[in-house]
Amino acid sequence: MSKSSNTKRAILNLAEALMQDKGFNGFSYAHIASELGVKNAAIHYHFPSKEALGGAVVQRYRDRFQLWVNNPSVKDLPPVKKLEWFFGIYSDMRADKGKVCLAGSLETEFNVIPESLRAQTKALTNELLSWLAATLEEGRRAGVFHFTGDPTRKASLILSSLQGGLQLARALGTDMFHAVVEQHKQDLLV
Amino acid sequence: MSKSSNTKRAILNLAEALMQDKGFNGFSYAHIASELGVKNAAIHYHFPSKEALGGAVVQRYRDRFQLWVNNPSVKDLPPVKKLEWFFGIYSDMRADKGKVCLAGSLETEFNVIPESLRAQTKALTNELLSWLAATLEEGRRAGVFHFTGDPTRKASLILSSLQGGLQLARALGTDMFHAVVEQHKQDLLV
DNA sequence: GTCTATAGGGGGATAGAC
DNA sequence: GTCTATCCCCCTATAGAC
Repeated sequence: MSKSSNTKRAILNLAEALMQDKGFNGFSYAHIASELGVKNAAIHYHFPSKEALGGAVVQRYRDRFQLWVNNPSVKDLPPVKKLEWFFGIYSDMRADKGKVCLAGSLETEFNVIPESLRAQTKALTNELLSWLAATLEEGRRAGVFHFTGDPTRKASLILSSLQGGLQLARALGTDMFHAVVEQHKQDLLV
Repeated sequence: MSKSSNTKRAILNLAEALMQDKGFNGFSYAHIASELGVKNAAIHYHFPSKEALGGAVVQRYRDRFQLWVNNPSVKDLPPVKKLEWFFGIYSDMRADKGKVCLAGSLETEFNVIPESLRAQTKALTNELLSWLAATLEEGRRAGVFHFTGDPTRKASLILSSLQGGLQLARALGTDMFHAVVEQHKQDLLV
C-alpha cells in the first residue's frame, strides 16, 4: 500500500516534469519506466492509459493551485505580493531545467491530445485566468495596480506573456523571460 | 520540372500548416501523402528527412518575413500601422483554423526536435524580436508609443504574449486573443 | 505490484521498378 | 518523380506468471 503510493506518486511527478519538458506526445512510458527502474507494465497498473496518466497530472496540478491560492499564506497577501508570488511560480519553472507552463504545453498540442485532456486544459486555464483577473481587480481597487479596461483582459495579456515568455526563453535565454516579468511590473506599478 | 516544383511547394505548404496545427512531432509523412494524393516515398524524394523538411519550412517562413518587412509597403508604414500589420499576422493565424505561431510551436517542442531545427527556431525568434524592438523604438522616438525601459524588453513582452495568446485562445476562445491585442494597444497608445 | 512476453499499430526511411 | 514493397524502431496496451 505504501509502496503502491510511492510508485504512483513517483510516476505522477515524472510525468508532470516530462510534460513540461517534452510535451504530452514527447515522452513515453519507456522514459518513465527506465527512470524509475520499473517496467512498462507497472505504469499501466497504476494508470490504465496514457490519457488517464495525463489527466491525473493536470488534475493534481489544478488541485495544487487551488490549494495554494486558498491557503492564508497566499490568500491574505496584499495584491502586489500575490502577483509576485504568481510570477515566482513561472520563474521557478524556468529555473527548473527550462520547463514551460503545463497549460501552454497542452494548448500547443491541443489538436493532438485526447478530448479529456483538452477539457482538463480548458479548466486549468480558466482557473489560472480567473485568479489572476481577481487579483488584478483587487489591486486596482486598492490603488496599487494601474491599468485600463477589463481586469480579465489585462489578465489574459499577463498570462499569455508568462506562458509565451517561458517558451521564448528556450530560444533566446532566461533573460528574455525576466524581461517580460520586469516589463509587467513597470507597466502595472507606474 | 514544373511538376516537381508544384509538388515540392505543396509539401512545404502542408508541412507548414501542420506544424502550426499539430506541431513538428504531431504530424507524419502519411498525413501529407494522403492529403496530396501521393505516396510516402514521393515526399522523401523532395526532402530526404523530416528534419530537412522542417528546416525548409522554417527557412521559408523566415525568408518570407524578411521579404515583408523589407518591402516598401511595410517598411515605409508609420510605426502604428507597422504594429497593426504585425498584430494582423497573428490574428490571421488565429482565424486560419486556430493556428499558432511557428516559433511558439517549435519552442514548446524545443527539447524533442533535432538540433538543426533548434538553431532555426533561435534564428527565427531573433528576427521577429529584432524587428519588433526596432519598430517600438521608432514609434517611441516619434512620440506615438508610450512605454518605459528598453525597447527589446517591451518587444519580448509583446512577442511572448502574441505567441501565448494564440495558444490561450485554443483553450478559451478567440476573444481571449483579441483581448491581448486590444490591451497592448491601450497600454502603448495611451 | 511488478514481472516477462508479446500483440498490434504507426513512425521515418530506403531499394528498386516504372 | 512517383510508385510498390519492405525494414526496423518505438509506441501504447494486454495477458498471464510470480
